Amino acid sequence: MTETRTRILDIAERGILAKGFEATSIEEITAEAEITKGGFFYHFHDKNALALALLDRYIEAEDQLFDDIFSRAEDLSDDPLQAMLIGLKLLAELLDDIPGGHPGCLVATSCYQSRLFNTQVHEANRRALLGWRNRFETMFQTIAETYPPKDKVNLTDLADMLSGVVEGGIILSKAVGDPKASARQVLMFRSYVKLLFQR
Amino acid sequence: MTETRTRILDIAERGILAKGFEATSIEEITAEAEITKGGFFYHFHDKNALALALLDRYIEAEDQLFDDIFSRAEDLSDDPLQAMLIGLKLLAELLDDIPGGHPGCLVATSCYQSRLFNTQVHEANRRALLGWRNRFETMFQTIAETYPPKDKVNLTDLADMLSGVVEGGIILSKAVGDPKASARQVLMFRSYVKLLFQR
DNA sequence: GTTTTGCTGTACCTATGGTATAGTAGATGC
DNA sequence: GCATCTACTATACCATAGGTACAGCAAAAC
Repeated sequence: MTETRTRILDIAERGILAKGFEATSIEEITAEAEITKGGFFYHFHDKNALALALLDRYIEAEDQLFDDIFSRAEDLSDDPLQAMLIGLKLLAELLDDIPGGHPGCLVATSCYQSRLFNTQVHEANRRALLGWRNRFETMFQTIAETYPPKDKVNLTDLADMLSGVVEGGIILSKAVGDPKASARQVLMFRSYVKLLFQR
Repeated sequence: MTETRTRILDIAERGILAKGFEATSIEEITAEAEITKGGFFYHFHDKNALALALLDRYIEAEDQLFDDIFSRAEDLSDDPLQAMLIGLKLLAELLDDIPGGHPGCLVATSCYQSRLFNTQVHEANRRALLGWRNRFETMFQTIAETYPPKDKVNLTDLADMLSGVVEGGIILSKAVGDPKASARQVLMFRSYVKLLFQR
């Protein structure tokens, strides 16, 4: 990982989150990074490789964030349901605090430009969502052992719903121009979890 | 509305839903429509105008669909909560029946390629989501009059959640490769509505 | 019978992704 | 102290895509 490579990734990420993948040209990136085209293609053999590197970095950061939030939540309460509710609140606060709203999820972006990306990018994307599914499903299973759910629901779908609500919230906030919408949607999900498990 | 114009829209829609906006070239469209480039630009002054026409058409169809589903639901039950629950089930069934899953939502696509589209496209997008918010919020207000909600929630956010869950579900289904995910997410939302309002 | 509509056909400009290749300053290895 | 490797620069070039410009033409509308 050289300094130049990291700089390219940073500039590309900013551009892509603001304008989309296609709208962010390589020449634009090289200009801002003050390197030549040759320099860019030295680090990334094509634009797909850039997307892949960016996605990997993004997923890692997001995983770290979930680790931090939910380990903190488990510190604050021994009860699995309470820990989940605290974690969701922390997540909502975090989304709320990002100035200008959540920058948008690279995972979703890559979904919506499907044929543009190669199989590797889609695979990375898939792994990320399955990882999150797994993480939350385990937590909900633990909760369900102590708190029998009030409605017959599939816990995998419930786990997926959190990812979905965040993604959907981002789309909402972008479309309606309300940066805080994403955080409020997470709180709606929290309300559902509360009603579903709380006695 | 000429026959050629409609044919362009149909071909473009199919391409965009399958591959994304940028990945669908004008030349590809004109080739399939068996017209020349001049013919294309006679109908749409640029690619943005194509996006706008497509979005308008899409929103109108989606509105019609919601009208059909929920008026049918209201036929089946006089109770506002029951009608909502029936409507959500019908919506889920509809999403489930689309062969190969939901084709993806043009509204979301246009969100994620933001700077690429002009203000008109974003405005159309915004109006659509606000229209759906309004529609569902009114329904939830009527429900709340008879069934006091079990948790203190903002009904606007609840209305937005349905749009969000559909959008998020589409992303999920595309990313994980599970066409039915979108329908199951709508059923999760239905479960929330049930727990929130049912006595 | 003239005008408008809905195109065709040709030619051309620009931006962008991508390829190729020669060269080079500085760090690293032996 | 020489060679090799790393991390680039510089130049030149190709194909594709969006877009412009404009002349022409057949059929429908007035």
